[in-house]
Amino acid sequence: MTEITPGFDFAVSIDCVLFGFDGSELKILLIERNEEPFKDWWALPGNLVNKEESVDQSAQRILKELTGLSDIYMEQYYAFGEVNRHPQGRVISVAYYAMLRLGGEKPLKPLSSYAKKAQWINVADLPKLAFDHQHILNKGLEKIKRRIKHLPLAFELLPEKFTLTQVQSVYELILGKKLDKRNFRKKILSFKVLKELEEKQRGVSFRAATLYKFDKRKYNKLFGKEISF
Amino acid sequence: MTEITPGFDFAVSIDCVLFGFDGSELKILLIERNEEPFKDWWALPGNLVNKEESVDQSAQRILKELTGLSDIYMEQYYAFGEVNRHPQGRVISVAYYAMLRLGGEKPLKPLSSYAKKAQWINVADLPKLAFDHQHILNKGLEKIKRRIKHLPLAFELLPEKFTLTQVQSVYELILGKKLDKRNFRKKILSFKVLKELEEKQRGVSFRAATLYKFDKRKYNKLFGKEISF
DNA sequence: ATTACTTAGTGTAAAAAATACACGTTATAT
DNA sequence: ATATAACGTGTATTTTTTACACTAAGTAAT
Repeated sequence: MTEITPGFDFAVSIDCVLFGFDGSELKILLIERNEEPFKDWWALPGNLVNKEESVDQSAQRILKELTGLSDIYMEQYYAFGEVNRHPQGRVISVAYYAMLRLGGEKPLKPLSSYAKKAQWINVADLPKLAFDHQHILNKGLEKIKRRIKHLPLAFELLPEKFTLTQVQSVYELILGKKLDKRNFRKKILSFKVLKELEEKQRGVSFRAATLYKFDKRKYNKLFGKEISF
Repeated sequence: MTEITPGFDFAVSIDCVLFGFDGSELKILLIERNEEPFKDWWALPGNLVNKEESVDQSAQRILKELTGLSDIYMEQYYAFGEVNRHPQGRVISVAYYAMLRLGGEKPLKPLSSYAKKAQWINVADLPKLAFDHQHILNKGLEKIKRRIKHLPLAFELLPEKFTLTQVQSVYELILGKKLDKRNFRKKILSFKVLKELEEKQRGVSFRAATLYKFDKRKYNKLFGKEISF
């Protein structure tokens, strides 16, 4: 057994997989890199962890610097540690995901010159990505496919007030299959975590649907009980 | 925005949470440390990743060095990255778990002087652990509680041939609750991934139970279908 | 105002799965 | 022979899942 004494010569990076929903398409937040390596390539928002911050804190900072977004709760899902995943040295990347409602309000403005721009890009229509980011993204998609069956991720993608058809669209997009409308409604209402509002949808051609809100209070009370799609 | 250029000054470590089942108790594999910091403390088998190995490879190597165990498939489940989790510098730890059948065959012999010894210790009766290892272990337990509902982890804990009562014990131990015998059997047999053998249990006082094998072939065919406890 | 269009919203019957529940059987040990 | 302790089994009830199609309501165009 050869004993190589390992030193403190690794870098640790964060990569953020942000899913967004604009009412019809599932999107991912990408940046266009302004630095080598992979200058001018599209990439997940990501950068190196600083020594005086935890990886969770780092994820928040990096997301903000590269996209301008702050206070986004992200969940860690995997650490990528292949030897040659970064051309400039040994970098372990810790990946996070989050779900985000889109709708213009949140500005996308990189604060760091590290990114030329940040942009929501349709998952179904992705460019070639830097590093192993396609792989990181694929693994993120797998994770949320599993987790959306048990966790209320869908409501993080939706605006505060939403219609049941919108909820169904999110599930269909993420799971990649069509669901029966009546059965879907029966099931999602059976969890009793949606509050029906007096209000109706506005600004649509054709019949307006009833709006609902996600009731976090009631959801938290469910804890322990499994919900399942 | 202060730009600190981060250097390659992190270390990355692996910690292994190995669950073992001896027929009645759920155990964890711990080592007694022979090095500072936390010399003489109990700890999860863990050490630093070398620069020329992936984190997955590293997990295999480290497990072998500290416990003598090789060819154990481990699954990564979380990266721990608090700033002060290691007293001697900035160390990010990537945690892995595995499930293991116990039964004396596998020798526990640290090959490295880093560990004085390795030992299976009852989960219900743990000593104080080094670093944040208690936290890492707790998170590992949570993970397997969730995953055993959908993945055939139980059979990794059991000998090749096992009785249905043993399978039930494993589920009860990990889930932390009693299950109904007839319903459990009905359900687990309904997945059709257990092969009933001609053979019966031997060396027990009282009536011997029929032995079963896990049929990996059939299990792999199930893929896509969710199995669920 | 009529019409055409599009999405909203609803119920039921059948099948499948989950649950609750108790006793005769069988191998061993004395 | 008997006592022991775990083995192995079935049914009725409830709950959940699935499959399936039409009317209602609002908008837009003529």
